[in-house]
Amino acid sequence: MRIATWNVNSLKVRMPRVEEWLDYAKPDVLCMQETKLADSQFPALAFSGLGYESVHHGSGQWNGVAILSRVGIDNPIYGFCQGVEADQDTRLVTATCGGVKVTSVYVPNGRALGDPHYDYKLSWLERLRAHLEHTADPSEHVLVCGDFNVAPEDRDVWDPKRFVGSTHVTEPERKAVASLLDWGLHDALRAKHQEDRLYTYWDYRAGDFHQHRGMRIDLVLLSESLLTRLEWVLIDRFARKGKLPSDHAPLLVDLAIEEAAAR
DNA sequence: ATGGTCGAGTATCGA
Repeated sequence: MRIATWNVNSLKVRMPRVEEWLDYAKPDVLCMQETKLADSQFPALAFSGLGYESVHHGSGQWNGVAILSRVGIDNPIYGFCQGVEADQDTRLVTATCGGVKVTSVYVPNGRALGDPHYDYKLSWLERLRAHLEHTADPSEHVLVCGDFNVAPEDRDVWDPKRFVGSTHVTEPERKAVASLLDWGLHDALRAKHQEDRLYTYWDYRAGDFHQHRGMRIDLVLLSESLLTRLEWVLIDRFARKGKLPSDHAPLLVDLAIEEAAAR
């Protein structure tokens, strides 16, 4: 079973690239972030024609998250579950796909230290942990993926010195992500790859992509039962190239689960 | 030269 996450940075602009990508990457499940669409604008019919059922949680203009699945999509939860303080934005959606509890997340950026948005980011990550505690058990097949807007370690940014005093690398942000791992999740890419210079995001500006000045801020987190079934992990840098790319690359995992059996 | 580009929407703000 192949599951991918991709911050598409406007699905309206990116739809041709997403369709092209589905055609060659052939994921069973694709989580998207920053669709920047209202639910009424989401092209569910187009995805249906490509064989994917979908759920979308968006309010238009900013944020917006989705899950596409060709292995079933059940029990959707839009935003944080009951019992967790509601989100002001549309930044996560959860559903069961082929026996895996999947959550697609777009963690707030934080903007700057001391900005109210930074506190919102930390609160949001705490609420994400509460959401998982309410809706899943770490002994199940649980996968949480998306744009975390946090680089877990210094080796996950192209030049740690340049990020001192910035968001994405601070101890509180990293501890908030580590708290998700403490609950029972594992960083899929780091389970397979220890090398430096593995990034999923490159700023559009200043030729950052060609200079490989990037950050690893998109993550796939797996519960133990999925970690033992993890076959490989890939960052598709090809999708960051060419005409009208997103500033993020897709991140894919292959899991040794029979889709039919899981369903 | 301490910026640089996108995408929202149509002046700037957010990333």
